[in-house]
Amino acid sequence: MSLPHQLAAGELLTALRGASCASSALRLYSLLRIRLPPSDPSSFAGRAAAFALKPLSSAGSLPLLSHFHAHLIRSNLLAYPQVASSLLRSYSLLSPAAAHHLFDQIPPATCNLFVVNVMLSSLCRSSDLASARLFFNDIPDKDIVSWSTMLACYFSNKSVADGLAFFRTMTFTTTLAPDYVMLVTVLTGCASAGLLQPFCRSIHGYIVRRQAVSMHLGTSLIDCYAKVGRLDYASRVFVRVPSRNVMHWTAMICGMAMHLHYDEAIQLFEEMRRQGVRPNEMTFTAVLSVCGHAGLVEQGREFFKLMVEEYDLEPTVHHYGCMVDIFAKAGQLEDAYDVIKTMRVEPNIIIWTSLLAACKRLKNFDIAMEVLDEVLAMEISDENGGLYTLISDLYVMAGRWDDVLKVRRLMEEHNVRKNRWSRSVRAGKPPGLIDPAVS
DNA sequence: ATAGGGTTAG
Repeated sequence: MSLPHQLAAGELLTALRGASCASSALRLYSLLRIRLPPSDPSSFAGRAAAFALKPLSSAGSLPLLSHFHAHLIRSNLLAYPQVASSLLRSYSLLSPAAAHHLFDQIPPATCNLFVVNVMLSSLCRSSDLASARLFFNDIPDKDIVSWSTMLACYFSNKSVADGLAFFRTMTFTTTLAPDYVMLVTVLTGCASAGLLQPFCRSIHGYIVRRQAVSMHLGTSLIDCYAKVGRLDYASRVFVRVPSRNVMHWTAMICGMAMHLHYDEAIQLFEEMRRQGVRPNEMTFTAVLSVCGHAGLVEQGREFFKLMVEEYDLEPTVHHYGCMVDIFAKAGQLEDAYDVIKTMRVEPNIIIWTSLLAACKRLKNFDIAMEVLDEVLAMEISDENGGLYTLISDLYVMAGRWDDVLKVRRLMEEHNVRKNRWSRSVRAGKPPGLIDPAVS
C-alpha cells in the first residue's frame, strides 16, 4: 500500500468513526472500500464496518441493515468478532428476533465473549428475566460485563432484592472485582429500594476503600442517598466532589426537590449558574418540577424562558409536562391546556393525567370533556391504570353515565384491578436476605 | 474496531 493511499484511508476511517447519520457513514464506507487493496493488511475494512454499523442502527431501518449484513457476508467480514458483535448489537436494537437468529449462525471461532455479552444484553432488553438468566448461566467465562449486564437486568425488572443477592453471589463465588460501571448499577438498584439504606452505605464504604470515587460514582451516590432518604449523606458527598459537573448539581437539585426543600433546590440552581456550570435539559426538568410543587408560576415561566433563550435548549415533553403541571396545580386550567395545544411535541399520558387531575379537583368539566376522547384513544399501559379511575370519576361527576360504563368496560379489559393487586404483592416482597455488613 | 451504567415531569 502506498503512503498517500494509506493516509487517505486513515482519514476516511476517522471521519467514519465520527459519522452521525447512516447515509454519510455509508458514503464514507464505500469510498474507503474503493481505496483499499484486496489484501488490506491493516484490516481497515473490518474496522470501517464496525464503525459504520453504529449510525446504521440508529437510522432504524431493518432493510438497510439487512442489506449491509449481506455485504458483510459477501466480503467475509463477519468472521471478525468486532464486526459480528457490532452487527448483532445493531440488530438487537431494531429486531430482537433477528438478533437471536443471527447469533445462532455465528460460528464458534467468532463467538467470543464480546459477542456473547451483546447477545445477553439483547435478551435482557427484549426477553424475560428468567430466559436472560438461563443464557447467563451458560456463559463459560463470565466477565464483569456479563455480570453487570445481568445485574442491570434484575433492576430493570424491578427485582431489586434478587439483584442485590446476585451481586453478592458474584463477590462470593468469583474473583471479579466490581468496576465503576457495576458500582453505578448497584447504586441504582439500591436507590430504587428505599429500605436498603445500609446497603447503599456499605457500597459507599467499599468505593472509598477502593479509592474508586469517580465523577460517575459521585452522581450515583448523591442520587442513591437522596432516594433512600439520607439527604444529609447526599449533601456530604456533593460538597466533597472535587470538580462538580452538571450531573452532580442536577442530582443534588433533584434530591432537594424530592425532599420538599424547594428553596434550597432553586438556590442550588442559581449557585450552579454563578459557578459557570451550564445546566442541561434535566436540570431544567428538575427546577421546573420544583416550581410545580412549590406553586411558583412566574418563576416557572422565567426558567422556561431562560432554558430556551439563554441556554438554547429545545424543550422536551418533560419540560412541557412541567409547565402543564405548574399551571394545572395553580388552577390555571386554560393556560395548562394552552401549553398542550401549542407545544411542539405530542402530549403523553403523564401530561393528560396532570391536566385531568386538576380538572377533577376544580370540578372543571369543560376542558376535561373536550380532551377525554383523545386521551382514551391512546395506548394506556397497565402502569397507568389509575388514569381510568380518574377518567371514570370525571364522567361520574359530570353525570355522563354511558361514558362511565364505557370506561368500566375498558378497565375490565385492561385488568386494572388485577394489575394493581399484583404490583402491590411484588412491592410487598421482603427486600431479601441481604446482610449489609457483608460485601 | 466490538460488550455493561448514571440524574427526567403526574
